[in-house]
Amino acid sequence: MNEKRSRPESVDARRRHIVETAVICFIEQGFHQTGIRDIAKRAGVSLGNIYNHFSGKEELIAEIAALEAEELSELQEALAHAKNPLKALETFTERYLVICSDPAYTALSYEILAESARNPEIGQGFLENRENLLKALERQILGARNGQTEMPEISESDCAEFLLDLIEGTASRLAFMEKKPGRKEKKALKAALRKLL
Amino acid sequence: MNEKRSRPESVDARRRHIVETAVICFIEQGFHQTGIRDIAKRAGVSLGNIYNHFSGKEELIAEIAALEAEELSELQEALAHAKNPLKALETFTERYLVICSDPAYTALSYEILAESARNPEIGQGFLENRENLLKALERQILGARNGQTEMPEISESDCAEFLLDLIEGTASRLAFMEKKPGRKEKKALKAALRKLL
DNA sequence: ATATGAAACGAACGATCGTTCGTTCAATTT
DNA sequence: AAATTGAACGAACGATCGTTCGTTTCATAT
Repeated sequence: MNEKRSRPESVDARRRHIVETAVICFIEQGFHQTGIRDIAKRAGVSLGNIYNHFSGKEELIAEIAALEAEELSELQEALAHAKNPLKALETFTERYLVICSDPAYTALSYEILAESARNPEIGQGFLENRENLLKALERQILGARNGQTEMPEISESDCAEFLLDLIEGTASRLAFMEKKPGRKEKKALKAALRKLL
Repeated sequence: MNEKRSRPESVDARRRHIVETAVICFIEQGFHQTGIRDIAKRAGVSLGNIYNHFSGKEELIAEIAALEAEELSELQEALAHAKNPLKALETFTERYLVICSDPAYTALSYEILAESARNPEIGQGFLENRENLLKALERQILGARNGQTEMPEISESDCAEFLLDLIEGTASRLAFMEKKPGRKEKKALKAALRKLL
């Protein structure tokens, strides 16, 4: 069966398959070094058919950016509705570290960020989500500092940015060495978090 | 004078001029989106002449990477020979922040890092210099902790990486908003440094 | 003055790029 | 059974890519 022209179970499935293949290509070769032909060949799809599903190369990276944004949005939701501030910050740290240290995530983030520097509409949702994430972090940091008497040296917003910097930096190093986050990294990050509070 | 074909004062000067123009182009459009013709046109140089000075596009980015590495190397030298550890760490923080928050530096670092992920020999010197920088930081952190009695929660190497993460993260945000580092950013970073020690 | 070679030039090459488009064909509707 | 639909196809387009190369120009050495 399916000798020459196989039809997918659904159009959505094929669409998804193309996007997933594009992700692999973009990770391996980068956005601008990946040709539509590369994606088509690897996906087992004709060149022209890609254009039946996507308006062009831009829409592919935009779709991927949207998927990443969605993943972050879930994390932000969980953080916003947490009760215990310190606990919430710690579990966020662990979860965000795991997500970021996926080499695919790191590589794609670089590509998307680099692209959004010159093509703002692609990075917009990405940055919007990040702002929301920061807002949620600030609220929990404020909560965690509730017991403190003295004036904090680092503002809540700086503290939130710093936390993301540390997690993302750690994740980049792990991704670069192709290692998964272990107890050691999580412990160091949580120690740093407590010190920054 | 110099109606049609101007000769530079020296070959080195022209070489440098081409590299500097390439830097501008790579920052504005990215490495892979910049054509040799773009560089030639902007530098006021013929297309073919670029190849009289450089073996090709790769040599251009390699030369730029080497220049960046040199800048970091100077910083590391100063850090390694400092006497007062805490003071040394603080002035390093300020200087490194200034260097990193140059939009040119940020953009190029992304380009070089992205390129080195797929072309190891380009990023090698870059990473080597970073290792040396980390080693120098660790030594000064150890020195700064000399008076402490209790066991530190964060190892010297983690602390060094974290410091770089914070500076680079702050610098990226500044570069993105096209702002220069002010007293506020330096103060926040130095506060974070003290807390991490 | 003449010869030499480095520096500058730009047309041209083959390859590849993103995209278009006319066609084929399998599934669905009539 | 016939007509309709739209997914799949791949040749072809114009543009641009990195690079090559034969030629011109000009400072310097002879």
